[in-house]
Amino acid sequence: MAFAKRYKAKEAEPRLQQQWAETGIYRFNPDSGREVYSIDTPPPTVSGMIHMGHIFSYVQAEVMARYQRMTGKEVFYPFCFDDNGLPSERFTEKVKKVKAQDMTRGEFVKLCLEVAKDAEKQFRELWNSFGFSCDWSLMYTTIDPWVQRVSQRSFLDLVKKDRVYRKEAPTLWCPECQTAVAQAESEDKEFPSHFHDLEFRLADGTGVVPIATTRPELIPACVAVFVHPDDTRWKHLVGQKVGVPLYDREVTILSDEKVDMEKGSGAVMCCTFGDTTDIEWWGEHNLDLRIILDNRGHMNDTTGFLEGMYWKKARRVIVEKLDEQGYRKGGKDITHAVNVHERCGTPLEYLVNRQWFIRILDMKQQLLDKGGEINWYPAHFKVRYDHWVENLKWDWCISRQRFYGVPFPVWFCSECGAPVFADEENLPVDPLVDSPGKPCPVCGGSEFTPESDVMDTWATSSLTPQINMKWGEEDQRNNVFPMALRPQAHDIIRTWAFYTIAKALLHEDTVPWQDVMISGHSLNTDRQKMSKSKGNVAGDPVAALQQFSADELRYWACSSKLGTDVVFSKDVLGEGRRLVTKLWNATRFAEGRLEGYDPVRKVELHPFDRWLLSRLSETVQKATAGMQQYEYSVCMREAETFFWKALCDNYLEIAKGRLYGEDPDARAAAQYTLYTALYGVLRLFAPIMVHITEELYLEIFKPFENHESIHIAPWPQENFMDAEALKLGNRALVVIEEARRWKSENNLSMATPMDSIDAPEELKPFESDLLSVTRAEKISYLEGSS
RNA sequence: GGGCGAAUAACUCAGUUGGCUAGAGUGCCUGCCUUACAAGCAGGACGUCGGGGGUUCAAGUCCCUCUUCGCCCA
Repeated sequence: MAFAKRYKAKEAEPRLQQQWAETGIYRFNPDSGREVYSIDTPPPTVSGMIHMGHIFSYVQAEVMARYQRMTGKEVFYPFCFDDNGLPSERFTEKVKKVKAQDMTRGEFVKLCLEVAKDAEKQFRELWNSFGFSCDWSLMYTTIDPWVQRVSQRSFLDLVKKDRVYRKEAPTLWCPECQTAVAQAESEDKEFPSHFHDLEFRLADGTGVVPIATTRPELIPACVAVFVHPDDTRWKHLVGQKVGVPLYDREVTILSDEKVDMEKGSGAVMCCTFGDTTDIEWWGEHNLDLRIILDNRGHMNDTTGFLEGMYWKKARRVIVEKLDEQGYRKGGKDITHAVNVHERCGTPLEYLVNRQWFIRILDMKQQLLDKGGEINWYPAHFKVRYDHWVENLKWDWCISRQRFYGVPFPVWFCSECGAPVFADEENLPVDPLVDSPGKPCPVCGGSEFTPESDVMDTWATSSLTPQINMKWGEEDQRNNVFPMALRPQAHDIIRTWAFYTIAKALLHEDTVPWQDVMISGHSLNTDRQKMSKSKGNVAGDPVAALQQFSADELRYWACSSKLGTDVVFSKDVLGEGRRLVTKLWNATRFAEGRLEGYDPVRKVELHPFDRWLLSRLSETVQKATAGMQQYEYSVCMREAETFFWKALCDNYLEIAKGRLYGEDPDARAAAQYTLYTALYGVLRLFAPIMVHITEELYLEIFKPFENHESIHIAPWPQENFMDAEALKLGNRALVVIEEARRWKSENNLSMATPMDSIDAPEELKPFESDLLSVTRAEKISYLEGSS
């Protein structure tokens, strides 16, 4: 079969993808008897924001799936979507131009499912066009009924283990989304603000205490004033009463070491609640609770003249009033960091609400131990996990006052208020629709109020290992858990990795996976984190696929060390293109020269053959060691160096004489070597350059190897090593190099004949190949070894 | 303010437990149509390894410090 002059990726890639889908070579077979390598694929959030950063990290994980498959493991590689929770709600609201509040929960959920379905279809097509080898028959979404069942089962299991509690607690709250949010969902954003200098007057009329604050609207929630115990300016006032400006109340001056003496006047008001310090003081000093904000961030009826105002307006109004009555003594403009909701950017408040929590604060040590049992690649990312666990301040709040999510399987007895939990055999349940089907276990009551909160999406996505094993389902998969690998990016170590480790600890008292591989981000050329909103090709995978082939983009994604952020570079993509072309051309050449190749013929290898095969083994050894550490770039670099320099630039030129020559033994030896080296290196490239290697395999190697695809061919072994030939071969290359330099310096073609070349005597066994590659008439041997 | 990481050629990146003259590809320069490939080949030039200090026979590598950038947190 004749090779085309050029490789057409645009034609070949979809054709091969189609072929893989039809032959099902990536299908998981639980009964194969092979060792299972299970991958806890990250379910991407269905929110319309897919960019090259996703491709970047998913390719890196996908490469490992392919490597493991070639080493003979039974690879469990599902694909999945995280399609519920706040991001999906917001996406649906945007796409459908609706507000969830304006319709019933049922109607809204229906819309969400519709939107998700469309987005998932696009996702799936995109994934296929990058040549991903996941098994689509293992697909799940986090809103699938059976996944909801697993999620509710997890909740009930934690109830049984006494790990769940519901209590009123100061909780981070988003007034815009009107829901509690987890610590992990908040981030800091710089805002311009104003530092107001206020004056609190001592109750006995003997003086004033200056207090600086950025949040004067919280004055009605003031429950104490704190000073530092060592602060000589104020410590004599500890225990005295001060009047709360504008409100006819008095609070006590207390001392606490958490006060920052350098900030403002050194005296600070404590309000319920402005920040986490307020919450700590409130608890430690047994202070009053004054709730002044409602769920939408408006002032309530305890605030008098501020009632009904949004906090921003309340701030303006109260400042005016403070000025009027002489309580404000100036201030200054500042910029400070405000805790905002990462999904919408709205400043968060601390509100007191009834929320469901999972108790984890008492398990820090176990969480650290489990983190230590996991292999982190690269290793330094484990520290981020450790520090996150060490600094946990709250139990895990899992309830959200939203619409589209996995419901809590809970009702409350209308008689006695006791929570009534669903029976496991009825899962999944939606308490808004279903009833418990049993009387209240406490009082026997038969009227119930459903729990209308839904679980945060992390409560479900933290169960991906259990979902993959179909935990508690009739068709539970017992050989995929704990999973072999969790691939993910470094920005969600504190969330996804952490929560998943916590759930496996709570449910199974084990690690969820043996290995974690942490990817970096892809960056724009200005080294900014890339996002599709910037609208450049670097951010948009669909646009990128128009310009570059999947293999080229995969090459780029694998071009640097695991865990580092990488610039989307046209140069690197160009290198990928060069490599694809070179692979094509070299194999095209090989096809011609391998005519009549007989794989069972015994051959007498020449020294340069032994050199190349030893170099191949060296390469395989290094590439494999890299892959074992999830360093795909090492594999690629080694393969590339071997292929380009050893095989193409040198061996092919050296062996041409024999490959075109008349001596059948010499030719057969070169054919064997060429075949072995090319097939070997092609397999090293296969996990990364998935299309070109398959195309070439099918053309040249499949007739001899009988594997349906290179992607289920065995990973190459280091099975040939001749240290002497390796050493001498490298010296012989120096001789060739000298000849080439001489020709180059004299502006001569490499085909120019030479009278004679010099070589050390020990290279005599290389004579015929040396003469052939240098076009020399003879070799003058020098005494001794050089 | 704290944690983690990064800073190496014009660009994108390697550089292992400290150990030869610090590497690769791109780009640049000079040649070469050589029976796979000019989308190629051969050869060449290009470095204050972010700055400063220290340890050592020896530092891109280890320690301290400063600067800039990124991510995460307070």
